[in-house]
Amino acid sequence: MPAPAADVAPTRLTSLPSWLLTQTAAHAGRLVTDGLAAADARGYHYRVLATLAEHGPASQATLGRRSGIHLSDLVATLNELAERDLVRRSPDPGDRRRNVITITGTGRERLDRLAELLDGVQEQLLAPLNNRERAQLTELLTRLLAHHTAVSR
Amino acid sequence: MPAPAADVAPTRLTSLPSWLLTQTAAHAGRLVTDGLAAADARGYHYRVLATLAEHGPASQATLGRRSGIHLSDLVATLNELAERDLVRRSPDPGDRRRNVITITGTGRERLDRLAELLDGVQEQLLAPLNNRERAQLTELLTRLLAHHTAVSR
DNA sequence: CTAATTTCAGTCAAACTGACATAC
DNA sequence: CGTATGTCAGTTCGACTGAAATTA
Repeated sequence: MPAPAADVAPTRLTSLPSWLLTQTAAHAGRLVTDGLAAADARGYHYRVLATLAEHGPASQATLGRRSGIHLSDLVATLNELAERDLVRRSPDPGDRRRNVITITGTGRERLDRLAELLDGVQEQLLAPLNNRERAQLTELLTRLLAHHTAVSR
Repeated sequence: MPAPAADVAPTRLTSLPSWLLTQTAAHAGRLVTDGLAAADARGYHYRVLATLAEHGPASQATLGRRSGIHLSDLVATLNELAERDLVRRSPDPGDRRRNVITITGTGRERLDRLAELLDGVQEQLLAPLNNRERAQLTELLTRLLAHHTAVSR
């Protein structure tokens, strides 16, 4: 006989992969946001810094495309990062419409610090899964994501 | 030799399970929201209707706990549903603080219609996975979700 | 007095839209 | 000319906070 079922979501929800996905993502997002907030950062900061570190300096437009951040949001994000001396915004000599965004030394240190922090978050997030299961989940999600980013373009 | 790598997110992001999760969830959410919007509904509507159908009539407080919707958001949602005659809000004779929320006949029809619609969405969402993989993903996410809902309470 | 219920007003991060001036 | 770029203002959805009024 099943337990009295306290206040639990109905099966019409819990059986929907889309629901499982958005709910776990909500938890994940909370963990990430809280972790980053404790270091006075937010998701967009890490995304921009990581993108700059990996792909090198870029205009705001290509930076936005690479990081998946809307240009309009990117403006505010870069303002915040530039304030903290984590990125530099310099005019492109070759094309005066463009700014060239570069990560600074402090920016790289910051990125490493945030990366460590996020490693801890992943550990919390995946706590109930063993290594094989973690790899499995990662693989499945990677394929889903690849499919949908490809389709919606 | 790898492809020229158009505008693709950096590995420092794509290797994070939290990122895979939130990004796929964003796609899933878009599919769900768009699908429901085409039927003049949104996520909260389905969640409330499904909860009422499965657990029966309830006060707003317990309904909120069961559906995972904040009480403050629930107020607006119930207004929308009552307007469309999908739920009824009646005062609880036993406790005058409470409203008893009941799903109507039209509400049940509506729920079935939306459930069909969401089935189609799941199909789109999971298109790249075979049945075994779908079951695997569902199982892993279910365990993650159970763990985190248990922890945060 | 304390606790639970409903309601209202507002915040927040992320994702997105539309408009505009500037430069290519 | 049409197109790309950066900026600004505003919107949407889900999740959440805080406070107030009512009643147990």
